[in-house]
Amino acid sequence: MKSEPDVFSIDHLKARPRQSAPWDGVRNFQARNFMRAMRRHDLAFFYHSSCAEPGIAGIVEIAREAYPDSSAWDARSPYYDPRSRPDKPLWDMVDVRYRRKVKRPIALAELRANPRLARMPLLARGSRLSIMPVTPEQWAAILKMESTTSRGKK
DNA sequence: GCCAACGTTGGC
DNA sequence: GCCAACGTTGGC
Repeated sequence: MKSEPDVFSIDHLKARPRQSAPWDGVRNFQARNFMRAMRRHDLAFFYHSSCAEPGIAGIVEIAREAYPDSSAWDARSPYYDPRSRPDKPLWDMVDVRYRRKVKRPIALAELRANPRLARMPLLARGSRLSIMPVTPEQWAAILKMESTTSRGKK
């Protein structure tokens, strides 16, 4: 799950009451559909995008499954979308709960260098998808990277 | 239903 | 700040 840390970072989430927050503002159908497929207690990587050091910053847990994103019908919200109405919601969000930060940030460049992750949509050319599935193999490969130094070869 | 124009994303 | 790549929109 991608977020711009200037707007909402893993530290923001950690500082929240109950360390949980709605993941609002998703305005892309593919990303929305992936959110709808999430189940309570699923884990997700929290990815920092559009920043000095893009990469994986932490791990969150899905605390509540998809429900209507009310920011879509709030005219003052930057995520306002008049096509969505309370009686006919178009966009959904999930609640995420802070689990932990990764032991060290795992930079995008490092993810790219790992052949096990070659098929991740994140790394596809020109990919802009903000929510995407991670296979168990990819999940394990990333956790392994966390425990290795970025300088060490394997 | 095509597809050009547009606005957005996001790495650099 | 630039700009490539993308998803969406809307005219036809």
